[in-house]
Amino acid sequence: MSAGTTGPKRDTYRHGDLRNALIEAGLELARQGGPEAVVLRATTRQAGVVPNAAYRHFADRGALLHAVSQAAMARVARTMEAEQAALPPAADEAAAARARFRAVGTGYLRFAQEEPGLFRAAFHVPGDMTHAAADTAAGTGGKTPFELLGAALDDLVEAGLLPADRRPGAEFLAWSAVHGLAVLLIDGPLRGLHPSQAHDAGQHVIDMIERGI
Amino acid sequence: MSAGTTGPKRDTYRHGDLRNALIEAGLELARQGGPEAVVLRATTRQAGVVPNAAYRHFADRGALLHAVSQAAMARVARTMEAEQAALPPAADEAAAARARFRAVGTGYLRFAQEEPGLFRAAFHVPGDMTHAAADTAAGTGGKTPFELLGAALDDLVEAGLLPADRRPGAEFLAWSAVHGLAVLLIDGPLRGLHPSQAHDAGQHVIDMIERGI
DNA sequence: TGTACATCAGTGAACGCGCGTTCACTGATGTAC
DNA sequence: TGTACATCAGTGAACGCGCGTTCACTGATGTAC
Repeated sequence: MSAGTTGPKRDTYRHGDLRNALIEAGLELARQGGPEAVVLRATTRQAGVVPNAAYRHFADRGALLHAVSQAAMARVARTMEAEQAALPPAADEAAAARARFRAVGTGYLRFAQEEPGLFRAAFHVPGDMTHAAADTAAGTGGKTPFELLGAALDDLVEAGLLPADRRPGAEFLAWSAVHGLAVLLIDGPLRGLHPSQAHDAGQHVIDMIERGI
Repeated sequence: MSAGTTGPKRDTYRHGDLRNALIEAGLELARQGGPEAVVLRATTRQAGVVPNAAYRHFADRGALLHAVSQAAMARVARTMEAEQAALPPAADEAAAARARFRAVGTGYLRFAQEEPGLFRAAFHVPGDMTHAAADTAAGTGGKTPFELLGAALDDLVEAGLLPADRRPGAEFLAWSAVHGLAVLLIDGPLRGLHPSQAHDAGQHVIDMIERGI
């Protein structure tokens, strides 16, 4: 083996799980440099494999990036679920529904702030329709962020906190506000805000959503 | 002159206004392919000039892209102002203030929808701080979108439609919601929505802002 | 349990491409006299 | 008004780079008998 190679070594000839290793490597690159850093050669390099090895598992660079994007989206969803799971017990079902709804937004914003590169990768959409956004659930069978939001809104209706006639389209109102703040925090004028200030801004946006939805 | 060159011809040796021509060419490329299409060689090609000619006017590719980004931002602002200027006369000053506020959001969303490439270019921020977002007014001395939003909110307070204690930070609430919808419309799940549906979605988001701000 | 063999994951080398940037240059323009 | 000259905007050629993708290959693995 030549000197100067980066990435992990292998003692077996075969990798064993290169597909997942490439996705993992892509996630690491995206974490540091966003979706445009998920470049085929760098990804294979990071996985300790020769560039064209990727073609055993992905049709082309776009397919790799797409898989990385889906994996990143799954992490967004997992963070949102973790935020909900960490909620203290609520006084009643209405309070619980409300807290779960807020946790959806808070988890989303927390992920955007903590992992801006992955967040951008998750929402990366290629210019053409060749690899358009998948309708498939993000990652290993879990719910998508969108589904989590929808469920939280349904709970709000069931708890009597949201009039049923306001339910249709409500996910786009909530999503717009929270996603917009996320973008503003990541590379807009709110970039570099102190995490606690960013958290406050997030709570204010969620307040606005609750009031205005 | 060799055959096969693209871009306009010149009969003078000197261009005369290459700096602006390059920005214009960059805007055209951004219109079609977003900020990543504003590549130095393509931009000079489009302007009918040799690649390194750009270095008489811009330090490097980043400086060119930055200038294009500012020009695109100025167009966002101009669209917002046009939306306000096209407003029918209002019954009273309060109604006028409210209409101007809504026009801020509507113009912003209209631009995002009609010129997604330019919209993305306007908000493009390079990964590092080398060419961090300028504080300078976008374009030829006009107001920035942010300033237009701030003025509209001030008018709302003055007209008694927004409690003064809700004014601080309100631009970030409004901006988050509208910007989020813009992004969702451009390359999120709302991509390809019919313009009239997109308009409706925009009005609903602005409704939410008015209620929730 | 042992052997022959097909499979196919990863290798090694190479390609053509467009990119950003550098250098020494040239010749039109505008100013000084 | 005419001439000499300095300026500097745009030219022409070249560089090294990392990229995506292709090809023919090799050899470890797992299956059939």
